[in-house]
Amino acid sequence: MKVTIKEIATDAGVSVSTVSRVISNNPKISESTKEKVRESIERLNYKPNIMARGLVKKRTGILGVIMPKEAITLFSSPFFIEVMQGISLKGKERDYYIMYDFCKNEKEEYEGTKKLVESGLVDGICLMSTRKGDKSIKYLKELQFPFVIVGEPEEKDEVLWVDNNNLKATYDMVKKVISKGENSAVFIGGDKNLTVTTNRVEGFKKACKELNIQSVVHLGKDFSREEGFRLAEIIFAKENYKNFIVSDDNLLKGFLEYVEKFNIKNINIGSFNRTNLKRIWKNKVFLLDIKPEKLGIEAVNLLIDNILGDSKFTNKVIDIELN
Amino acid sequence: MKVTIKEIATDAGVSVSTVSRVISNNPKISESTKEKVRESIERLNYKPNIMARGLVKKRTGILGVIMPKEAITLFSSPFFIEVMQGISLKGKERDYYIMYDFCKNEKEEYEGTKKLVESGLVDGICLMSTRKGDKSIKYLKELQFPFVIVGEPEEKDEVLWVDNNNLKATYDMVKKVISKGENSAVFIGGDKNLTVTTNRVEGFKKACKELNIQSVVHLGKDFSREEGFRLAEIIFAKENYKNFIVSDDNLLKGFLEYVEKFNIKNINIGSFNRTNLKRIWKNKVFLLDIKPEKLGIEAVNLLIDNILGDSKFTNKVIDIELN
DNA sequence: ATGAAAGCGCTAACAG
DNA sequence: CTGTTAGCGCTTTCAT
Repeated sequence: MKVTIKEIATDAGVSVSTVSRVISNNPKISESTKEKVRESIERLNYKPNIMARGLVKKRTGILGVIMPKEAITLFSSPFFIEVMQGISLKGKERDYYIMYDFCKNEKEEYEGTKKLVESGLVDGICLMSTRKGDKSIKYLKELQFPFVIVGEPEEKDEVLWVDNNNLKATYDMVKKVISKGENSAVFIGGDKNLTVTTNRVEGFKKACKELNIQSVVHLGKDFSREEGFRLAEIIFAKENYKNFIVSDDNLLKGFLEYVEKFNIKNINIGSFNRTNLKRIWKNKVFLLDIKPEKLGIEAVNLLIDNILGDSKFTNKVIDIELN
Repeated sequence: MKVTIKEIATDAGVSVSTVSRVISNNPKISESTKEKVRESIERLNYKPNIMARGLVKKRTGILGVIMPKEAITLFSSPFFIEVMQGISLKGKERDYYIMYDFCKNEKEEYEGTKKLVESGLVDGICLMSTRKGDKSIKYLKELQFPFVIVGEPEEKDEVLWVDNNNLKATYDMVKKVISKGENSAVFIGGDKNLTVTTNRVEGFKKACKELNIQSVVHLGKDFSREEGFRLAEIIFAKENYKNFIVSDDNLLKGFLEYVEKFNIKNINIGSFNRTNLKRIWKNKVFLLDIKPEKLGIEAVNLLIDNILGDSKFTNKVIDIELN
């Protein structure tokens, strides 16, 4: 059977509370007993029972992550996988376990959130999506239960959230990629209902305005390769534009497919990117890594700080650096 | 504060043990009291504390999933995301929570496994990878701790595992796609060290032999689009082959890229596939959906059955149906 | 059919 | 500095 704190106490010749104190590294315990106890712990391979600890501390050391199904299919999934990796990495580092709940729809998200909270299983929740009038957010807010959102929420007060500075990044990218003296630039984006799209378009327009060039925006219905190709068809049917900002990986791939197919030359492209297109396209496209893993890392940091009471509502807008 | 079993007891005018019995639907409790207690539970929105329950029952209702980082990058990630969705789906259905541990390397996998087991946090473990001389498997076996592997393990005795019947599926595919009278067929696959590759090659060769055609095998170093394209270059440089079996999504994409670029006509292609290529290619390629979600579902079923003691070591080889 | 009480493994006062 | 004790919320004998 599994070794318990009691056996360690007996083995080390001390009381259970002393063992407990050694585990939490209580400074009041003498180095000599600490030594003794640690030796026993090591030798008997003792691991504290999380359940028992959680029961008394009212803290489990577990974080819950709500994954919306749409989010998985909406973007190309590497984004979410990478955010998850960031979450996992930082979770481990700060000694938290991560529990994921994949949800099929908004209702499941809400119910999953409630269930996780009410079962007392998690200390905090990470929401991977935001919606208009999000019920989960409302619920968590009312309960004052610690949570963080990956992405920019509609209502920003009293919520913890992490997102890239999409507006600034797009703005900077335009300035970098598109030289003065051009007369127009085209933005190719995905779903118009997403904050990420809105923000990038805004940054795009702002920069175009300052450069005094015409801004053309084309938004597809999703972020797929097919949409990228389709939008390219539409765009080039109109005019031989020369400057492009592409909002996502797969859109770019589709766009480039068109460009290559019809052998279009002398164009400038800036794109938000994660996958390794560099090898083939490095000389033609300015690629900006949006580092989804960092989003996960920061989300977890914010959340744990909040749980531990170390922080108030300091959100994190991550500046993507142009390289 | 959260409502406890005690408050339900008081509210319903019974003892805590009665409430507990109602929750576990103990047949000895009269319908009338059950009714009464359930009403209280409902009204006060009572949810049992998982930690407290876990402590006494020595069972947490949590499953741990070990995700190898390589696995995430090796294949195109949709595969794993979909397996995860299957795991989540079935987990929910059978009332289990899922805890994921993303690992950077074999060492982390082993340590993650140990930690999960030793903390008493999970009732069972799902391994998403197998390696030669896998330490995690050895550890879990020795402890007789319930676990399941997604994929075909090296050592098959006393382990629970789930995998597609890759040999049979490839065999069937050859028979379906390649008509008699041809003189050769090419298999395009990824990493040769993976069981999935070995099995598919075997099925391929077997079918070719029966059809009395020459079998040509080309394996890339990974399953990427780039490799698909590169292999196509190599293959077509040799000879104008006409029959192809492609082992994965991205390989196929790269292969088709080449085929389209050089306008190659009149070839037969069969491929294992998940993404929606159908729209563009449905008339040219025979696509076989390998349904990763099902793998996840079956893995969880096997694992939970094992935890509950309902099963011995009945592995599950899933037949992919040709449609 | 139901209640009383013990106890799962741990932490946190309280005492000394 | 360390031990004693109560109790976290629940399930499970053991009574009745």
